[in-house]
Amino acid sequence: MTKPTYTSDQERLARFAKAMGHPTRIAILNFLAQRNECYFGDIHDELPIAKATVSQHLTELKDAGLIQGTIQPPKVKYCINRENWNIARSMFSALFEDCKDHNSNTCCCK
Amino acid sequence: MTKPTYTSDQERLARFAKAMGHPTRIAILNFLAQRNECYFGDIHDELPIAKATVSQHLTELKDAGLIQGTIQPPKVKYCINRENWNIARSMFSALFEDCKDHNSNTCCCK
DNA sequence: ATTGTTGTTCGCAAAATTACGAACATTTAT
DNA sequence: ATAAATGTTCGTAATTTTGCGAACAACAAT
Repeated sequence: MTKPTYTSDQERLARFAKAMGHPTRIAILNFLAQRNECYFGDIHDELPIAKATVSQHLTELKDAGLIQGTIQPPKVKYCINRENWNIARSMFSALFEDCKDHNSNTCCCK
Repeated sequence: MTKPTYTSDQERLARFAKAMGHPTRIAILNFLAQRNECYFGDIHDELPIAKATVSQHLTELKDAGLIQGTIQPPKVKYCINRENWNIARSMFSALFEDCKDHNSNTCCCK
């Protein structure tokens, strides 16, 4: 009776989701998804928290691969990481479609 | 200089994402999204963790609104909460499309 | 050199998350 | 009435997350 483990896809999707699992980070993603200009200061101005905390949230999003940052002295420019953004979109989409697809009449808890 | 706060949409999406932010819970959602039969025991068998912990994860997914459970003595049946599932899908989709849409050439960090 | 601007890093505290075994509750079967 | 099967709840421990101010680093301008 060997217990199953998680697939790398499940780990990866969970990683994306976890990074998105905070209002501040959703707000940051919303902001970056809509803007072309995206310096740290602009982001900070949009948020009700200390800059140290903003920096922390940005680091998490960056570590998860959803955004990227480039230094443009004395500022730092952030943006969506397109490549991973698309991967995340596909993965979320696939999960949600998975349920949509199958027959709703036989689904449990009806 | 009044600092903005978060919109209810941002809070809600973050809530969904947070619930999805763990491999175990992604595995549960994968399982439920594909099956018609979905008793607690079936879910537990799919996972490498203690039943108390499985129960805890299920509670989180339920509290976030992504799944629902009904008692069918002596078993408990779980399934995707269709209504919120669709809401979550739209919200994730909207966020991801938001970036996809706008002109990639002017996006920062290119 | 000194000052100003922009962000990151450090150190810390409070709160939340994750995980487990043991105990408990509920219903079914004997 | 007892015992078996199925999950939840409780209590606890270890870890992670969240948030802040202060200190620091890097560069620009005077």
